[in-house]
Amino acid sequence: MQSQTQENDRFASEFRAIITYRLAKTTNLLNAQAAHVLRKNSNLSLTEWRVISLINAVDETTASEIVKTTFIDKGQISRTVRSLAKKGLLLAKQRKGSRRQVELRLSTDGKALYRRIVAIMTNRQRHLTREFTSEELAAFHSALDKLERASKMRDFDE
Amino acid sequence: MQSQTQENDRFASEFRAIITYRLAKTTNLLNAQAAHVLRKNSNLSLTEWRVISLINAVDETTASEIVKTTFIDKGQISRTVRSLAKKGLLLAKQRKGSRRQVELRLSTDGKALYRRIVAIMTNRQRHLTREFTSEELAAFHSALDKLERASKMRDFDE
DNA sequence: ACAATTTGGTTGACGTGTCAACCATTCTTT
DNA sequence: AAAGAATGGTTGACACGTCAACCAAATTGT
Repeated sequence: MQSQTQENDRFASEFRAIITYRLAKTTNLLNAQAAHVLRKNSNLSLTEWRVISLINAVDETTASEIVKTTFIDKGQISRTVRSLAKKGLLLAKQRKGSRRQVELRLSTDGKALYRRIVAIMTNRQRHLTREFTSEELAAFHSALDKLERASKMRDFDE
Repeated sequence: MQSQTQENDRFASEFRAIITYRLAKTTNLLNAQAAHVLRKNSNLSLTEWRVISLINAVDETTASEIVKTTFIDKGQISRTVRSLAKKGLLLAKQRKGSRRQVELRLSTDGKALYRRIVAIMTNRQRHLTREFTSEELAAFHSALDKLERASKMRDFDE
């Protein structure tokens, strides 16, 4: 137990420097933490939770709008929406004036669940950023912006 | 086309602030980029590539050592090692004095592939960090350190 | 008004990630 | 020396992510 916390020095120096490794690893750790918290407090997967909070934020939206903001695969969104609907957490109904777009809203249960979980997740968010000054946080976001922009390039073999 | 680059403002303000969303999204974009580059230039998956460069870095290692440094699942490492061996890119042989541990090394082909791909990946790395000053880079790494440490906590429901 | 294109969403196939069970071997304890 | 625990690695089942094909509806171009 606790072997997770100690790094292996033979590798560490080589790979700490490579930004994408570091990022991937940190993200994995954070996602695992979030998944664990969700499993313990609900029956939601991480994607389901993200979709729920996304819907909550704008009150009403569509699948394609979620796809555009999160970059989660549209197939995955489609299935997630269905599973949330089956769990009774969201309501999907035809947008009036359209026979394609489907308006997504949280149900009463969905809202209640959201409120319960968001309290926990806000604690977590606070814990995660506890050691950050606001300048550090801003710098971190700006670094992510730069990386996102740089992630659009596809060819490095010239 | 190009719809990827424009964010949806309805959501953006809400979610840019949540550090784990941002991180997950950036990581996904970067992983997709890496996978694309690898597909174009080799027949390696991202995990295979990571294992190859890990082995290259230390010359000789074992599966469990890789697990400890990367936090990739040990089952996945086991399968990745086998697939790399089948492709003739690495050599696995019993470590002498042990009937369990298996020494992993790159084969001649593996080393050649590594050299070819690492050149491309180094270009990429350079491109990704082009807009970073060395202070920004250091700050970014330190932020990831903080987040990793904070990711160990499991309970926020008190 | 029609064809061509785009958009919103679903589905199936398939690859990768994750979890837990498991076996054999090695180390620790007594 | 034996029992118990820890380690190294494999496997199977299953959840999740990703890609591409597809359909129907809506929009655009002529």
